[in-house]
Amino acid sequence: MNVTHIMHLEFRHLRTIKAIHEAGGLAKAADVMNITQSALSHQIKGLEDQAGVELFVRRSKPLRLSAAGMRLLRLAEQVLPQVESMLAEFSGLRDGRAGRMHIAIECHACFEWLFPVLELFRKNWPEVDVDIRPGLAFDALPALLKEDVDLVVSSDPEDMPGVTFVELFDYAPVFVAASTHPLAQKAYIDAQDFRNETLITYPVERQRLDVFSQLLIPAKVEPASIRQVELTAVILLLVASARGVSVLPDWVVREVKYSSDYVTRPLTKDGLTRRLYAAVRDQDLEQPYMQELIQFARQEARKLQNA
Amino acid sequence: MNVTHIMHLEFRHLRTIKAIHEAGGLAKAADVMNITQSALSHQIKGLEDQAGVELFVRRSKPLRLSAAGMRLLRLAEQVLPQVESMLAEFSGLRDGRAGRMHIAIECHACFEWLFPVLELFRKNWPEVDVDIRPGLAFDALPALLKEDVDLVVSSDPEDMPGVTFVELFDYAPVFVAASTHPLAQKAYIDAQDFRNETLITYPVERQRLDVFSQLLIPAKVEPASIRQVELTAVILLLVASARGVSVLPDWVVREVKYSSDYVTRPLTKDGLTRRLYAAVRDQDLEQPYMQELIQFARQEARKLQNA
DNA sequence: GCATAATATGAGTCACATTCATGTTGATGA
DNA sequence: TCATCAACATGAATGTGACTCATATTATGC
Repeated sequence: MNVTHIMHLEFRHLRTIKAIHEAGGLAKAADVMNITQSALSHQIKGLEDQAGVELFVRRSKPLRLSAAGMRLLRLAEQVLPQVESMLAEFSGLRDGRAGRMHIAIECHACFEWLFPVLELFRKNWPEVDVDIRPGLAFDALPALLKEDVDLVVSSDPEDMPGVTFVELFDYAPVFVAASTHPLAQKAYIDAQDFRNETLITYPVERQRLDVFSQLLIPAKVEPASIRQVELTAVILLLVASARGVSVLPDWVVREVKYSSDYVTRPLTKDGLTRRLYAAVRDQDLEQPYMQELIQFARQEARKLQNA
Repeated sequence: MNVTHIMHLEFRHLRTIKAIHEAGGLAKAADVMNITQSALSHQIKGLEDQAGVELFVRRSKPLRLSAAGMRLLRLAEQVLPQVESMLAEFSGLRDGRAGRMHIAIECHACFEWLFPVLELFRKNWPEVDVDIRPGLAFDALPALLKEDVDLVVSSDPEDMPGVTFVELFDYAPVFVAASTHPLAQKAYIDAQDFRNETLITYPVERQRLDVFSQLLIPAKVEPASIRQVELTAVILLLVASARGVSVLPDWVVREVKYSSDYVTRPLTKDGLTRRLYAAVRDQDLEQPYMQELIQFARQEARKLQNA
């Protein structure tokens, strides 16, 4: 008698146990499983030897499960559906119904248009696992290559093998100030105008803020002070209260454009224009759900521009 | 490219996925699993081919799980502990810690002493699955052979191969009547005394009631009427209210012996004596928990006798 | 780029699950 | 109680496929 009891259990055994129980006997189970009765007999014998417990009541002729056998059946009925469920998800992955859409956004204000897009997207693609991954704004593109994320919203396209930057839409970073602010009188705002102002920004590195990368850094201008705020709504509140000025994408302020509390002005005489991209692995770009997400994003942007 | 996608998933694959994830690479995982790196490489390649989805990110060198791979990992982390848990129970079955104790009782009044016994038993043997199976009083012994139950409480031992009848304790069926009942004056009760009485019994066949099998059937006496009642307490209540007489095991009435409402009398001049047995499969008789249950039953009986 | 560590590949071997043929055992009905 | 049949067990042969060994290929860090 073997005393190791290092049970060599396999899914085949679970299916066998289940079939024998449901078919009500070994011979019928063998028939259901398209296998010989002999194979099943050998199989369960081997299983019992390894388990070291009796799994079947052998004194009765349509073979029945013993107490231990019932325990094994319970395992089978827990485990097999879990496997089936995963297999179904894989099937979805293969034919493009399912997938993963973990998004990294480099631009803080993008939440404004991303949320409605994702809400729509999730309704159309319930089997796609949607998530927004914060905290990797800095190395979002490496994360894309390493498949930690599947889409990066960025305004600085790079030349990367295996990654495509798909144009989403253009926007203009605009100056925002309280209606009562002296600069509200100017037709447009220059870098120099920030020299004596308190600038309110998102709490991220300067390189990733349009106002710095496109205006202040090239002009080597430093604002009088900087205040960092997380939420767009709070930034607008502070601006309206004349606690400082800010620079935000036009779509953000367009929605509440005619509020009397603050005004917007173009940056530089001709205005700044920036372009937003979706960085995606080439392989994923062909996925139907990826195509549709990009469509949704462009539609949402158009809505905001026309608001 | 294979398009069948009839995935031949095995536990080995789940363990591999888990190990690669935890060890952080294929080579390290191979080391942990005491298997060659080549084997794992072949294994996951085969798995990916069959699954039809990429399970790993192959562009990075310590091999990492892809989105689909993470899904498989989730399955592994659900399923493997369930298997371990079952294996632990089997281990308990082998060394006698665990087991099943499904009890069939032929005798209705036995609940009285069985419940306290089982309460104690369950505390000492938490891994044994205890249950009382009603409704098979008639064919309890066949059920014992078929392993539907594991212990039958019976007072009629039979000679069955593979089954042992272990003595539990002796008891006396005694006559019970209201203190005011005329028969309460007699020193002992005969079969003939029942001729004009209403007999209260449990709702089971006559053969299985001591008063019939031991007294009335041999004497060919039929009571004036019979009333069937489920609960022992209710029987005593009815007897005390002079709605009829009954015959119960001595231990049942001994507890409340000195109640002024009813009295007990021996049956026949010398009194009847019956013996209760536990019918057990020979194989189970050696189990330590079975031995201890029998001990507990005898102790409890002794307590009741001396009450 | 070079060195190195990590993974992939191919051929060969061996274990083991299955099949086929047949033996053995419970169940069922006269 | 016996006969009969259906259900299960057993043994030898077979073929698949998982593993190892040896070696090629590919990422990564300096």
